[in-house]
Amino acid sequence: MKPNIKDIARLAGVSSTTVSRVLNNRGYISIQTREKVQKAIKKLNYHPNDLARSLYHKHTYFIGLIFPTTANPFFGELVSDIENECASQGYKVFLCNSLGRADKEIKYLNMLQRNQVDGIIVGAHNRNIPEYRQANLPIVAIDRYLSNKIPVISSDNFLGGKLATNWLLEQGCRNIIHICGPHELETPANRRRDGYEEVMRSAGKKPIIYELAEMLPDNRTDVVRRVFTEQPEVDGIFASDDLIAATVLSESKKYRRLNCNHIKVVGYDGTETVRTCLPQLTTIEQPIHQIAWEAVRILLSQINGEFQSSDNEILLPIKLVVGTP
Amino acid sequence: MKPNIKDIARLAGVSSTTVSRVLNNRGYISIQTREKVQKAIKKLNYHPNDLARSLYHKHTYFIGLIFPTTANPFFGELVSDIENECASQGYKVFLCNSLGRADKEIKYLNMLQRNQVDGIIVGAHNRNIPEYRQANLPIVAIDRYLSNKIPVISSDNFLGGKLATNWLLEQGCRNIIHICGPHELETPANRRRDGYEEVMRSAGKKPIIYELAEMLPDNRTDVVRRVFTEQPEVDGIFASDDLIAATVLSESKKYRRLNCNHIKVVGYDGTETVRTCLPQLTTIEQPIHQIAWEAVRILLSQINGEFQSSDNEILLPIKLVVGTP
DNA sequence: TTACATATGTCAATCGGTTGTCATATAATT
DNA sequence: AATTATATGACAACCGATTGACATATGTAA
Repeated sequence: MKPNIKDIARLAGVSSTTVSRVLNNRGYISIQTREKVQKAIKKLNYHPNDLARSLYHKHTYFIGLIFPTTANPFFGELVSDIENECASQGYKVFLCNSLGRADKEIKYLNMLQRNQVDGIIVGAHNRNIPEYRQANLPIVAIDRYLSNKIPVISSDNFLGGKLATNWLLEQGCRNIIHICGPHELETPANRRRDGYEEVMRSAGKKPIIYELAEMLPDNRTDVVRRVFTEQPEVDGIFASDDLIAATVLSESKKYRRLNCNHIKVVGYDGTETVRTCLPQLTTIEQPIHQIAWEAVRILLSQINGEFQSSDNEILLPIKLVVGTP
Repeated sequence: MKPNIKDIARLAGVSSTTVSRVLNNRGYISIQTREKVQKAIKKLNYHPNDLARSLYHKHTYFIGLIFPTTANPFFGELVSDIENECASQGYKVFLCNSLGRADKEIKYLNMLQRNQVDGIIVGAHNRNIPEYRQANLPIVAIDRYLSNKIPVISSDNFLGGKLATNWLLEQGCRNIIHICGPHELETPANRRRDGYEEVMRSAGKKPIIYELAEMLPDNRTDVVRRVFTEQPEVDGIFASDDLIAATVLSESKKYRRLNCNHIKVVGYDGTETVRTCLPQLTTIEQPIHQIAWEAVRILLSQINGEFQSSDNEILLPIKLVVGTP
């Protein structure tokens, strides 16, 4: 059986109050007693039960992370950065992969509340989920509006869309198409599309948009192929994430064999992984470290009751990274 | 303040024992009472405190995941799959990114024990850490020997190394070099290198191995460049993971401008992400879903006291995936 | 009428710590 | 000698639930 504080007290020949005092550095403790206790702790390989502690203190140092999936390199990097930042501040994270399913998301939210998390960081992409508003809990959203009380961290999606489209124009593209992920209401990421539309209209061109039904690999290929067959004149594509852009590149290679068109592509996210695999891809780089850092900072400020309403909406800068030739 | 079971009892006009009976479906409860209680739960947005429950039952349904980082697509996909499988069995996961640092790993192990996890899945890559043996806890390791009592899940690294090297030989490569990650003791992943060495020796060739000092992007580029300058005759590279392989590809593109060598490359892992970005890369595909599934299955069998010693070492099949032309 | 199933309540112990209050004892200071 | 700082223990309440034992109602079936 796992030892408890009484076992330690017995072995060290002291009271459990004294053990608690050693563990928490409170009150007077002689060096001899401290050492006796620490020796007993080592000997029995004792680990104080943090659940009991948390129960008493009503503070768990748990944080819930709800994201679509760490299998996507953008979320994989973001979650890794968030977890690091949390760990360095003494918080532990529950990972929840919602897989784009609203029902999973609601179940996770419920689970996190039952487990008394101190706060939640949400980057999942589902339709409006009212449960977030009722959850009377510190929450931070990444690239998503949950309610007007829940702070949002975004990077400058609108500017990103504009920069991407402008770059394609500068490269001499005449027929630029935008391919984006499944459309959701009130997602700041939709502003990428707005940026694209604005630049297109300013240039006197008609925006053409293709939308994925779901965020699946097969789906990406299907849509990209449809673009190539339905839009034979296309010479520029702005993809709303790098994996779609990668699919465009590989499909266009096959296509190019039949057709000598050159197609310029711009992606979105600029993760380390995709930059390593496809350095030739031009992309809009999101400041992942900064997003993670701000999300944790704002969540902890809520948890510690120091939230500034100026932090209710954070817009971080993006950067166009031109691919290596 | 958050409501507790007594608040629900008071509002529903019943005793807290009755509320507990409703929550746990025990004993006799009339439909009317059940409805009164459920209405009170909804009204107060009550979430039973699972920490208190866990404390009493000595069972948390928590599982700790210790991995290098979800920023690496292999671990990102693996962690996502593991989390999914856990969630579908009612378990919640703590995510721990050790970042290849043994000190972090030990701290995480400690933290997980203090938080009474029911078990741990370790995929981190550090030197021998004796703390795992003392931790009197169900543990499963992925591609790593922790102790003879801790079951290991691996894919067939030795065969992978052989298949990769053989393929390069079949492609007509004469000077095949192996680049691998930082070398650790007793890691089954080192068998990839053994497979390479065996095939090379059988072919009467001398194995040449370059090793990364650390798993960092800059490091990869440095080593790859060193290979190109120090081994001008190289025409085949077996990289021990896809990101190294990707770096070889992109560096060789630059190199090819100065030198008309063609270099064939084989990577390792075959993640969805890298397959999407670099479908032309030949690679050894690890069965990520299966690894995740087996890891969870074996961990839960330990937790439920149904562990079969035949599961002490699981070897899963790998597959050579030839890149698209 | 007796027996049993159904329905609910009271009460206390338990899980593993934390913390405040009091008591007590030794040692160091004034 | 009186005061104060140091060191430890005993005890109980508390955090929020679970559970078993026991009491006490009904309602229903034998």
